[in-house]
Amino acid sequence: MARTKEFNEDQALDKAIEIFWHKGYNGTSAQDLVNHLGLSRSSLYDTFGDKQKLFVKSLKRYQKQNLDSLKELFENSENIKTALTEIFKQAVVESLQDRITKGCFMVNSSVELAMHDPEIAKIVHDNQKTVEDIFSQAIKKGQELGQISDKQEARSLARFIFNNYSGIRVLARAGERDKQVYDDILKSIFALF
Amino acid sequence: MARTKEFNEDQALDKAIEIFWHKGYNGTSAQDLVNHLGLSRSSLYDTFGDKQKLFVKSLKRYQKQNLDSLKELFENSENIKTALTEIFKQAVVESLQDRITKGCFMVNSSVELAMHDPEIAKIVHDNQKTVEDIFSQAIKKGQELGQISDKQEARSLARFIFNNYSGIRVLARAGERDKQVYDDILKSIFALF
DNA sequence: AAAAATACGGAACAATCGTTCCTGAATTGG
DNA sequence: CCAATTCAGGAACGATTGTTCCGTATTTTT
Repeated sequence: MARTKEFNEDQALDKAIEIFWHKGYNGTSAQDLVNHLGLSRSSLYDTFGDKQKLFVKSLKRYQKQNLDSLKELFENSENIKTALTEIFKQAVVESLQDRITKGCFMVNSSVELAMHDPEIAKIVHDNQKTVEDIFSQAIKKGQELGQISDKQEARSLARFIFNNYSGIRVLARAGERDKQVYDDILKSIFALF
Repeated sequence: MARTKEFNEDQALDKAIEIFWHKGYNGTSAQDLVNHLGLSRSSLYDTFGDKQKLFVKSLKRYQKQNLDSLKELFENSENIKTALTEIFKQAVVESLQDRITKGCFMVNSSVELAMHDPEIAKIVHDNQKTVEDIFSQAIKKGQELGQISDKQEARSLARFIFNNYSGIRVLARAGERDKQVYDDILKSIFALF
C-alpha cells in the first residue's frame, strides 16, 4: 500500500532529547530540530505534530529510560546502600566527564517550563512521585536487611535523596567541574545512612 | 541643563527581576519588559542598553540583595544552628505561600543560561563560591561554639547545605505545595547537625 | 503497472523577536 | 527665554520564530 518510514521514530526522539536537553525548550528553534534530527521540516511536523508535542514526547521517553534503569539497578543489587552510592557516583562521573554538561533533562525542564505548561508540570510531578516511591521502597528493604539505619523513615530519606540528586544536577548544569565539591556533598549525604 | 530622570533605576531593576524571575530570560520578551517596567521602549534601551545587559544587571542586583541579607542573618544570630534552620524554614514558607512559585532566580538562571552565556556562568559561579564561604565560616563558628557537631568539616557541610538549598528551590519551582515533602527533607538535613 | 503513502527540499506564511529611530512634549539649569 | 536632556509613544527595521503547503521523487502493496 504505502511506503515505509525511512527513519526510526525512536532514534529521532533520542536526537530530540539531546538537543532539547542541551538548549532547553525555548532555546531550541525549529531549524535546530531540522538540523539535528536530520529530518525535513515536513516529515518532522507530519510525524510529531508541533514543537510542544515533540518536546513532551521526548521528555516522556527520557523519563521512561531513566525510571527503567533505576528500577533495574535496585533489582539487581544485593546491597541497597551501595546501590544508592552508585547512583550518585554515576551522576558525578557524568557531570565531570561530559564536555558539555547538560545536567538532568527532567530538572532543566521542570525549572524552565513546569510553571507555564501544565502538561509538563504533570510529567514532572509524576516523575517525582515515582522516583520517590522507588527510593522509598528500596530504602525500606535496605532497612529491613539492616543495611541502612532505620533512625529515619524510609519516605523521608527518599525525599532527601531526591532533593540532593536535583541539587547535584543543577550544580553540573551550572558547570561545576571540581570533583572535591561533589565528593564533599556525597560525604555528608551518606553520613546519614 | 537637563531634565531629571523620572523613574528610579533601582526600582525599574526590581521590576525587571520580578519578570525575569517569573518567565526566565528566553521567556521574557521586550514587550513584556515595557509592560512590566512601565517604561517606554526608548527609555528602556537608552537606560540599560539591551536585553542581555538588563538581565545581567538584574541578576547581579538580586545576588547582592540575597548575599547581604544572608550575611546579616548570621551576624545577628546567637545560635548558628538556629540560623541555618531559619534559612530553610523561610525558603519553605516562601515556596508554599507564593501563589506563583518562582523558585530562586539564581538557580533558574543557572539552569537556563550558564551553559550558553559565559557572563552568567561567572555570576553563578561567584555566587556559589561566596555563599559557600559564608556558610562555611558560619558553620566553623558554630562548631567552635559547640552548637554544631564537628564530625564533618565545615566546608563539606557548607557545600551540602548549598546543595539542599538548590534542590528545595527546584522543588518549589516545579510547583510542589505539600509541606510534608519539605519538612521530610529538612528533618533529614538537620539530623546531620 | 497502478495506486497509495511517505519522504524530501524549499518556498512561503503570519507572527513575533530584539532593536533602532523619529516625533513632540515635558522639565530642567543657565 | 534658551538650550539641553529625558520622557512617552509608536512606527519601522530586518531577522527569526513556529508552522503550513506545494511539487516531486521514492518506495511499497495490490
